[in-house]
Amino acid sequence: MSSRIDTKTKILDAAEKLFAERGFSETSLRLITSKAEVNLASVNYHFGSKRELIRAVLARYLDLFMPAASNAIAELQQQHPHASLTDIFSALVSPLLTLNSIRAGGTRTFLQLLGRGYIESQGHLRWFITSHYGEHLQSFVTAVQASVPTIPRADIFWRLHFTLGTVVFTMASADALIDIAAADFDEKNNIETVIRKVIPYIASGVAVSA
Amino acid sequence: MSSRIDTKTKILDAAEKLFAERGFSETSLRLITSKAEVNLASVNYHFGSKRELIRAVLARYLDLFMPAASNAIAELQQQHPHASLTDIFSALVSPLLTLNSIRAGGTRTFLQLLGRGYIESQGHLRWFITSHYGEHLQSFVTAVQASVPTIPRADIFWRLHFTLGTVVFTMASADALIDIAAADFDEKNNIETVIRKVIPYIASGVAVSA
DNA sequence: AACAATTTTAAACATACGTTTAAATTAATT
DNA sequence: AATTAATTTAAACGTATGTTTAAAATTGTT
Repeated sequence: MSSRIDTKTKILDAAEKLFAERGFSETSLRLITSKAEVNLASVNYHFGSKRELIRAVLARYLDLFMPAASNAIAELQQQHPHASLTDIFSALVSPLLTLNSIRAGGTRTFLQLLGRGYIESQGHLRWFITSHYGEHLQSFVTAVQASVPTIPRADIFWRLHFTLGTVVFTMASADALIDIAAADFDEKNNIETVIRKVIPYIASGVAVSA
Repeated sequence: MSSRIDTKTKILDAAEKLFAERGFSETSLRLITSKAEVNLASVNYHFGSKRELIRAVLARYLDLFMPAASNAIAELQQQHPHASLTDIFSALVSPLLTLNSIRAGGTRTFLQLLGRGYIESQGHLRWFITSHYGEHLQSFVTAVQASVPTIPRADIFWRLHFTLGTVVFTMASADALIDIAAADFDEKNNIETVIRKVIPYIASGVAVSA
């Protein structure tokens, strides 16, 4: 029993790292199982197929992040009924950084996986995310709408996807960007400081009246 | 002689469409050559390898777009020395839409290719782009810096990368987003209307003082 | 027209992939 | 301890991939 969990977890741990670094289709099951030090066939035994493994990798993070994010938004709305966009985005920082304490580099891995999930695989992961976590997403969208009531909902839809792109793309290249900023501008950054830089950018973009 | 050009062009035309739609690694040479109605081996004969075909597809657009973009920025600075950020970003719209007159759907194809180029293939294409078109990119950065002189250069560095993420991610998933916006908000969008939506968002984000 | 260079073609090559199988091993149950 | 169920394993399967080959066809040159 515990060995089953061990094998499953070893596969998930190796897979999420490789998927985030290289993408889903560029990562073979043989590479995953060799890094995980398990047998090739155990992926199909435990997960059924590669596609289901991809979903399981994403679900493990989403199951942690989505409820935490929803709770953070709900608490914010209780204590601060007219929260600003910056408040709302900032409320997501703690749930995001919590992922770092679960697994080293968890925040960045999660955001990279999210980005690849939205772009690769012709949208069927997009469907998986929106259909399985639609309520959490909707509560977030509703909070955003309430904080900028004058902005049409279609505009909010577009701008939140712009925001997703900003965050996801930035996190995918965070290491390189942090190095460049250190060399060129003498800045010492980490994932959290980068997230703090993103927030005013996206809050301004979503709220712009034009 | 003309048949060589024909075959090369037929390959490039079929490849760019499929690469933009499905991504590089998800598009096989057999699919490309069957759509192009040429022999499978002609890709390796004319381009050497799949990787070089990918670069050729990107280069064909970048060689058109980058000089046009540089010229547009230079003209803007001549005629309007204190151009706003929105002016600068808007100046890129015409060079982008010109790609549509070269090939049907050229603008969308180019931006999707750019997005996939930055996200897929572990940064090889990122290096190719910045090393081959670095001067054009730098003239753009300089123009942005001149238009928001109070913003520290380090902040501009970060925010332009946020902007790159916004554009690249949005364009990579543009088709899906346009479909959703049509279904949920009864909006009829194309690549130009999406570009027009992005500009205020990124201009506001780059200029924000916080 | 004859020859040479270029291009196209069909076939094969070597490799990598996800998946399946059936036996071996381990764990759980009685 | 014996039996059953769950898991791991090595091997093979079938398919798809990018690439190469060598002959055929086409085009350019003299």
